[in-house]
Amino acid sequence: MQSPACARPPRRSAGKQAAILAAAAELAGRHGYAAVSIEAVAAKAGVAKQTIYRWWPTKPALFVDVYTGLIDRAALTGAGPDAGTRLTGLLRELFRLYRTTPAARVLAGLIGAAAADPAARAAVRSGLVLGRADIVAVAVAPAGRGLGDPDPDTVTGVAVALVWQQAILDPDGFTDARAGTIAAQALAAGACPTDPGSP
Amino acid sequence: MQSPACARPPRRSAGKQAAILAAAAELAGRHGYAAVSIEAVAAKAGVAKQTIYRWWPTKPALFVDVYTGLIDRAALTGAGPDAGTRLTGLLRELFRLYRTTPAARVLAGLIGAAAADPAARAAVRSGLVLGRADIVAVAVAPAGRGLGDPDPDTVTGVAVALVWQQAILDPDGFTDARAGTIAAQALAAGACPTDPGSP
Amino acid sequence: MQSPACARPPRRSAGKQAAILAAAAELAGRHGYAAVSIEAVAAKAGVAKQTIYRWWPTKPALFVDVYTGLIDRAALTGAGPDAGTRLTGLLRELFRLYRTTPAARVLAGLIGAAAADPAARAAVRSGLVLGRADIVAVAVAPAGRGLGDPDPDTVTGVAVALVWQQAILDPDGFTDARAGTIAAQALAAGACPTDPGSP
Amino acid sequence: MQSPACARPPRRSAGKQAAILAAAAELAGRHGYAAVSIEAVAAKAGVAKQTIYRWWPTKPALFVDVYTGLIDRAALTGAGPDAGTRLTGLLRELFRLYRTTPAARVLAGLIGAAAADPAARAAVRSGLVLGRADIVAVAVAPAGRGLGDPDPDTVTGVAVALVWQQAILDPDGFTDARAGTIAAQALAAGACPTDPGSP
DNA sequence: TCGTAATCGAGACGGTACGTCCCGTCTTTTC
DNA sequence: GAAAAGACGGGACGTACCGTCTCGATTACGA
Repeated sequence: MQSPACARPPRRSAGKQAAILAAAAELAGRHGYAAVSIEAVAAKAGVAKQTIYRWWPTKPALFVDVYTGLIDRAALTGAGPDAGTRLTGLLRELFRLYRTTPAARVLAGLIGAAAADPAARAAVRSGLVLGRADIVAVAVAPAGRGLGDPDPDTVTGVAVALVWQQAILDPDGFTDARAGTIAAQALAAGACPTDPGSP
Repeated sequence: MQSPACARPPRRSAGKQAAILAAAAELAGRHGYAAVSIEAVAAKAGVAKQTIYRWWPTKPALFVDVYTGLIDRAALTGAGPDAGTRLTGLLRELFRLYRTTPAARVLAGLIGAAAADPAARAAVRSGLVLGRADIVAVAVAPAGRGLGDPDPDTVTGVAVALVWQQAILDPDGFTDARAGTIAAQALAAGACPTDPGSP
Repeated sequence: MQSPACARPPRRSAGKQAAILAAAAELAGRHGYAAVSIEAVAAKAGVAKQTIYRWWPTKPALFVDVYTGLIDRAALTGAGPDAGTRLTGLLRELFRLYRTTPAARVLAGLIGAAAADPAARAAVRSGLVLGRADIVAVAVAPAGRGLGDPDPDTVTGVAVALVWQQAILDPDGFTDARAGTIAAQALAAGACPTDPGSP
Repeated sequence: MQSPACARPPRRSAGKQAAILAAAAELAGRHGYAAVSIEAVAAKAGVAKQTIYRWWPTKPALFVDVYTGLIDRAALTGAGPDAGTRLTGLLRELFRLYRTTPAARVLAGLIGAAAADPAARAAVRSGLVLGRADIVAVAVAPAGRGLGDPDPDTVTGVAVALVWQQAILDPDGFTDARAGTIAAQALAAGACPTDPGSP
């Protein structure tokens, strides 16, 4: 998941990377993504600034790893009999992480960075959990797609858009109720054929 | 936006204000929101930096006015016989502005700033056209709401989220086709009752 | 004493000039010359900034008038039987004004301004009481000059230099003792013929 | 002056420091202390502004080092058989530096800054050559003090005051003749006992 | 076992932008 | 028609980070 760009495994990267990621996560949780400087992360991690830049080319790249580190370790399963239940469950698990970790603030910051910087845009595009459709898609359509089944891509797209907007406008509003609302709206959007006119 | 209802109106020079907004719009269109400094705007507008800071407290506040200036002057009507047609038309008109003006890049930058800075968040929240639900709502439900009519708030929320995501990830992708897709998905999301269970 | 530069007497200058000078003196006493802005003086005097600039071309020019206003109104007499007594008395009277009015801080500020700005230099040169030799000279040599009498110009020059240095380095150190010391040193310097070698 | 005795010496680049001081001296010589901005010094030295602020907290602190750099490197000896000759020689050497380097203008600027700003005051107090009595004192009383010998502190004080006044009022008037006059007056002032009464 | 080379801490550095302050001039409005 | 109110151009300030860079000191590996 990390992007060390080193061909050979780095000699002495043992706990440093973890310390850096932990320091970055903690500072982001406390002060917000934008208010965290690389220098502060380095100081808190007990590491030289250059050590961070050795492994991550930019600040957003570092925080993409922070984000995935916070999210990946939780198994987002989203079990349930039907797509609605599964998606709602998935979002609830995700939102619980957003409430208990700095992930939501990191996500918001990364979206902001993506808006500003094309390089960050690419990192966000490919690096964020909900940016990768697979997790949502698995939740939505594990059993093959019937005729009336929602389109997984549309569901994913709408859900991600709503989550992002939530992260930007109100990073503290990731409640269970919101999970249900987003799941319902995403599924509804996906259920409707893209070409308008049908029931 | 910036005109405090003082007893004596502020003597801000109308020409200067216009020059500042025009310069900001042009630079944002050319280099992107993030790459535009207040000093550059001042230089291009032929104005002292302090003159900008006198009227707008921060860069996002300035660009909220830039954005609304670019969008407001177009009458976004969205005429048509049914909600789908009207919303699609509205978005097409909006997207045409996004293609012909720097508005999309400004929007993306503002979203990014909102993610970073609470003050910008507030400005964005209240200042952006699509942040004000009324325009979309009017397009969606001008004739009162029937039983099967979509919920205007939901439609607005989903449409705005999708537009924002588009602006962040691909500010050049505001095509007519995308307008249709977003309209359809937003309407579908709004048509489905929020409490899950019904068809 | 003021330098209005208006040929005709200004129409409505009644108490405004006094208010301006009083405000400037008070602010200089409270915050020091450098920390006083013309805007602050105008605000405290209940006057528009332009009104100050109408009568005084620059900030130092204003404060030269402030200084002379504070000093002139006191009759610096320096009575006594001999030059030493007279000069000591004169300096004691002056130093009492320095202790009871903002004059010392204004003087220090003006010297600083003179060091920076040629225009201020000229104003200081001609405007300050001790810059004009007459007062000191009168104290030193009112009865004509005998053979061993001190040279008034030298006495004045040394005394002024020592007062200035005191104002710059320690504006609160204008004590009676210091007056005596300065008087003695100035007289001694003046008593000695300029060409070295004589007793 | 700026070299804290850390265990590991600060890695300040000797070349940068020299370039900064040289640029500051040159600009002060050309335009005068007050007209020199830190930005201009940085630009002329080919250095980032922050690099200056890293080592000198304020503009006066920088120019104290500029001044001492201009003066210190000259051995101000003031040799001669008697105090008068030595002091005159010392001042002539100093004044020659004032004529051939920007030191006089820097000195005048620093005095002005000291008048305005307590921090500058402290820097000037301890940093200037003639502010340190030792050089003058050595010139005046190297051979112990006889009964009629001038008081070194008084001589120093009067000489410094006269030099400062000269710097402020006429930085270009540091002639050999003026050196003789100042030396004579300072010695005469010092020769007279401070308590008045003696011949 | 010991060189050798990488890794790392420390932090200086060029650069860019920030937002503030005040000067002295100009413009508008009020009395 | 003078004054208040205050906008304005201009320019410097001192701060904050960015991402790059140069140092030695460590330290693990390969000879």
